[in-house]
Formats: sequence, structure tokens, C-alpha cells
Amino acid sequence: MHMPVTVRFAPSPTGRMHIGSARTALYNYLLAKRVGGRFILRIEDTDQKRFSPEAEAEIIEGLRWLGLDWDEGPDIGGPHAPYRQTEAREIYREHAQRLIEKDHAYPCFCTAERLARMREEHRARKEQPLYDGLCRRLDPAEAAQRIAAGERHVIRFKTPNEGTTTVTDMLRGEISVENKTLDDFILVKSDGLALYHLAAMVDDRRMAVSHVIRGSEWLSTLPLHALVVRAFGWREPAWCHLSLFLKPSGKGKMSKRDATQAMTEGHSIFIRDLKEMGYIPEGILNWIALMGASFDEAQDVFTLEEMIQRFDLGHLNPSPAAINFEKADHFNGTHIRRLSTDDLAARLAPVFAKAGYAPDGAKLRQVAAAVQVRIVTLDEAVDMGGFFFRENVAPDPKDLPGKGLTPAQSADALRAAREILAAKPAFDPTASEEELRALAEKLGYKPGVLFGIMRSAITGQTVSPPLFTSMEIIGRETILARMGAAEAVLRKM
RNA sequence: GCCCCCGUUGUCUAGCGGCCUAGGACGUGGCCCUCUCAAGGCCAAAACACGAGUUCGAACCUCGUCGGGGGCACCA
Repeated sequence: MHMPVTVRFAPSPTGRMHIGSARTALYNYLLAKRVGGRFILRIEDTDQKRFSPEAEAEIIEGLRWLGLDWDEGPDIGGPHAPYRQTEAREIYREHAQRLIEKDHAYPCFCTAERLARMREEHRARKEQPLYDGLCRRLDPAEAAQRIAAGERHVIRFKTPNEGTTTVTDMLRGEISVENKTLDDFILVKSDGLALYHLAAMVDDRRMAVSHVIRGSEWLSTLPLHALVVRAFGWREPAWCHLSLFLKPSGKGKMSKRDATQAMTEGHSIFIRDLKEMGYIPEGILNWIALMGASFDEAQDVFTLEEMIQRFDLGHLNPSPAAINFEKADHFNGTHIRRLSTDDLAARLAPVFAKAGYAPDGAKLRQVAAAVQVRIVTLDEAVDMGGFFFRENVAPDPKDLPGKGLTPAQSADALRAAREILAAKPAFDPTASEEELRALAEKLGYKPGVLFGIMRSAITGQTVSPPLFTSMEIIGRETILARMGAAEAVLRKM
């Protein structure tokens, strides 16, 4: 008998969408697709203080760009609305009330000041900073009276004082903690809004979530969450805590400063940045999927579809993984090479446009084919092939003379080459290659030397796609003009 | 300080008691190809944290040590 699988990606809109959350979303998505289950997007915005209005948009934009489509969510609705926790306040309140009635929770009137003082004392005595249970011992009648009088209060969970709580994590097996080390954590804040510990559990229940796949920063609160679920008498979801992403050095998780540092080195952990840097979804997906998991013993390049076919929770790795930006480049380049020419051209169009060029269709296709194996990110196509779309090139004069040749010798060679090309009634550079090689031999130069001069003259670069391919894209008149111009420069040197 | 988790080359990983003289990938070095740059092909260096135990046999099981990480909020 199979329970229907439902998973959810539940980010909080407090910051930018980064590769860590993208990977969590990906694994959730993969499991859902693998078994034909549902994938829900839920926004956990109970933290009003840290709420950022742009964050939700960036999350949605990031997921869409990556192609991780959801079946239910705040933007598209679904049978379990609301999908934003601030829109479900009453639901959480009712549930908190039920917990109080079942003697699993209690109102607490302690002030923030008292709590802070208490914590300080605990730390001073090197004890665990747990709530001391003052209000837990309050007479319920008195508590009810104070609430009726409008006194500010929070609702705390009544954690068992004795025994141990054991929870099963799919990747780690059983995890046990002694209940006396667990805090009477707050379920509902004094402003009436639930905290994650309550809201997420209630929502997972409401939405019939079968597998909770989330970051392992939640591992330490897992027993608490299991206790809440059990207090309600609900069936527990399968818990699966993903490994953490560590900074490239492997020492600690990425901090804000590390993220900034990465930017100065030309990297980023943020999805939107990666997109703007010219990474493609296929590359990013492949990259993050393999940090903390393996999909196949003998293969490591996968499309989303292939990942779905091979996804297996059992192949997730519980140990933390250091981020490796070189691999992002590797996977991105690999996936760019796998694109069809038309597809690459379509993706390159906005990149060239952004750089100020007006790429037309047919030529863009040719350029795409020419740069395809030479670029790691889409943006690199501009450096490698921008000259295809420029009216004029301005080669650095010092790059013009052939290796080991004087400017005069180079000018002569260039003129001779130009004459060969100009003499052809039908312009076909590739067909002229043999003749040009013969020319080089006649002059006593290596072909590469002659081609080097031509490359500088025609492309304005010392590095470019293959000369003859490039010439075909550029066209006769432009080539002859550029060669002539370069010769003139050489004559004056 | 307390609680929890993790530990195979520099990095991501395969390995689930004999298939391991530990496999793949990134990166690194070399060679080949070559008009530049790439891509591609071939080769190389590089790891089971340590110590006990269990067993005929341990990277795989157990315990300890050490190392790393996460959490300890009216944040998520």
C-alpha cells in the first residue's frame, strides 16, 4: 500500500534565493516527480520583523527560472490555501488552543526582560538556557483570568520533563534526545502570530505533507517538532534533513561576508546573480544536485528529466558539503555544449542585446555554433564573439605583427593573403585554406604565423573562434576591408 | 558551556563484511590533436582521521579519541 507523496518547499521571504534553498527545492521536486506526487510552494512569512517584500518575488522567479514548477502555491492557489502563513493566523490560534486544552501547552506571561535576565544567569552558571517553567506551574484558572484581563502572553509548548524522545531521520536513522534538555519553546507570540514550530507542523498536516525534506539546520529542533505532531495525535511525516552547504574552504556555512567575498571573485551563491552572470538552469541544477548526493555510479551529467528518473532519497549524503565554484563552471559549460544550436542562439540573443549588439537570427545561429565549445557562461560569448556584430575592429597594433616577423614582413604577408582571397570570384574562405597554407610555406612561415596575423586583422582579437569559420560569418567585403586597414597600420610601424 | 549531527584524495562522491593493489567527476600536472582559445582523447599524482574491539576477514559493524559542522530567540 502506498501513501500518496506530497512534499513542500517552504522558504521564508527574509532574504535572497540562494543555492542552498534551490537545492532543497530541487530534491523536493525530484521526489514528487519521481513518484507522481505533489509539490507545494508555501511561504513562511510569520517573521514580520525580517520580512522582505522583494524576497517572495525573487524566490518565485528563481524557481521558475530553474524550471521547478509547483502544483500548489500562493501564486496559483490550490485546495489547501492559504499558502502564506500570515494568512492562516486563526488556524494556528485554534490549534494552539487545542494544545492547551489537551494540556500540551500553556500561556506564559513572562516579560522579555525577565527571560533575558534568566538566560544570562543560566549562561553565567554554564547551564543550558531553558525556560524555567514559572508560568507552567500557574493555576489554569488564574491564567484564564489574566488572559481575560487582556494581559500580554505567549503560548508555550509543555515539553515532557522526563524520558527521551526518539525521532527517525531518513538519512541518519534514529535520533534520541533527553526531554529534560528540551525547552518549553514558544508556539504563539504575544502578537498572536504562530512561530515556525507550530505553523509549519500545522501546515504540513493541513497540506497532507508526507515527506518533510529540509535543511539540517532543523535537526536540533526535530524532536520538538515531532513532539508537537504527536501531541496533536497526528501521523508523523517522514523526516529527511539535507546536508549543509559549507563555504569553499569547508570551514563553516556561508555567511553574508562570504557571499560578498565570492562576488568579488566572480562567483555567487544567489540564483538571480547566477542567471545574470550567464549560467543556465541546466548547469546550476546539475551542479547543486551533486553537492550532497549521487545519482549514478558512472555518470555525473544529468538533465532535470534524468535526475527525476534516478532520484533516490537513499543516495543523499548527510555530511556537509563544501561549495565548489569550479564545478559550476564545468557543469555549465558541459550543458551549454549539449544545447542545440537554435537553443543556444535563442539564449544568446538577450545576452548580446544587453551588451549593446543587435544580433540577427541567421548570423546569431552561426555565431552560436562558433562559440559553443568555447564558452563556460552565456556572457562569455560577448567577449569571444562580440566582434561578429561590430562594424569595425581595432586590433591592438602590438598584436598585428606575426610571431618572429617584422611589421613590414607581416604587412607583405597580409597583402598576399588578401590578394588570394580577393581574387576569388566566389568567396569561400574554407576553400582557400589550402592556398593560404601554401602561401605561408612559400614565404617560409608556419601556417599559424600567417593565420595569427589574419586573426588579429580580421577579428581584432588574439583569441577567437576558428579563423575560417569566423571569416565565413563575417563576409567578403568586411574581411578585405579589415585586412587592408591592418596592413596600413603595419606599414606605418 | 550544553544538545545534536557528520568524518573516503584539495573538493563532490561510489562503496552498505570478502568484487578494493578503494571506482568516477571537478581541479592540478603531462602527452596527443591543433590556425589562437576551447572542446575532445590518453596518462599521472592524490583518500578510507586515529586507536581499540567484533570477525577467518573491516573503508564498511561496535566503542573511545580527535577533528569538523549545526543548534541553543516572542528568527526561520
